[in-house]
Amino acid sequence: MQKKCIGKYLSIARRAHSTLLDQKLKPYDISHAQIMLLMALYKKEGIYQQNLSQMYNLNKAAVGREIQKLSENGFIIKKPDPKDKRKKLIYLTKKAKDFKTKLLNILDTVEQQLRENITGEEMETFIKVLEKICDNLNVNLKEKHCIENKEELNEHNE
Amino acid sequence: MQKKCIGKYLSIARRAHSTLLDQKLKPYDISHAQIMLLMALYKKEGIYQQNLSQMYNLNKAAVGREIQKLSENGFIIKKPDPKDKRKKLIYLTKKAKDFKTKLLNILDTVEQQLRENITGEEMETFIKVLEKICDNLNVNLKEKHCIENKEELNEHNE
DNA sequence: TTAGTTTAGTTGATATGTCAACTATTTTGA
DNA sequence: TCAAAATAGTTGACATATCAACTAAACTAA
Repeated sequence: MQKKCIGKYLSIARRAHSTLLDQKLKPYDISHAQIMLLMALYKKEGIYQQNLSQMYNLNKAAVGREIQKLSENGFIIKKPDPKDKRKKLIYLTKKAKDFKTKLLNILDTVEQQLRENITGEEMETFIKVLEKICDNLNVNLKEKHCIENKEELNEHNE
Repeated sequence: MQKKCIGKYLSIARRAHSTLLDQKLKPYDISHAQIMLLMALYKKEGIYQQNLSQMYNLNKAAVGREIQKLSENGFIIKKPDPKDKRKKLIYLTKKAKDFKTKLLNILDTVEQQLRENITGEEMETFIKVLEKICDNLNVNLKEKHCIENKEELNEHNE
């Protein structure tokens, strides 16, 4: 019989991962969906929502709403781009910068738990295949010219 | 710099996979969340919602609501278990059985697209690691005695 | 120029998931 | 036996995602 469990295990792993992260993030007024965007902003501030949308292949409405929450909870500020009034530049607040160390710590903890009994080689293959799957499903992260400094953004953490 | 992209790519891959599936399932009054449960039922009918919840590590409220939709759209019927009135036995309708071939076909198509440029060996490692990750995140699918015929249920498709 | 298209972001409707609280049963144990 | 605990499922509140329709601004081309 053919094995076709990818969708199933992708769902399971993803939900388990988010839930675990949310438990650890509970004390900090932030959720797994928001730290994902925050990690991109730690790599590069002053980008647009559109950039985040393309980097994560995430609907722009979803990005807008998470950015709104990050703003309401004091992690970022949005400034209209003077060169193009449609765009909003997103910057980190002091609160977000102070939170970075704690967040990286939490991510490390989760990462360690997730990687238990998995060799470095296996994990390397896993990530490589996972990225290929993203590509194959027409995500094409690399091809989308979401920002000038493409390399920096595409190699960010989390 | 440490690579910590698992959460990110898990999210991206999972969303892309669901969206692609939903596009292909559009004509059939069913969604990716529902076919996941349906696949389990093709393997074994007459199980409880609780079984599905444990097999997929999916909240029982979520299972209940998807089962409700499957019922409303004529794919399953729920019968109270005469031996335990709390439980509801779930059975497939003719509509669901007739749909099976078409569904497997759609899943195959998506699977082929997803596996492009990925070797059999890579995919084997990928699935193995993905299952380990599920375990590590405390999913413990295998340990949960969700049903007598455990093996059959744990090896089902999708 | 200026009308039509494209782009950035927001909003509304809906789908899918979590958690907690609830009902209704069944099981357990003093 | 029968009160307390456990189990199966439902419901409500909320988080996170999609799509489509919208506003506003910028770009493009006759």
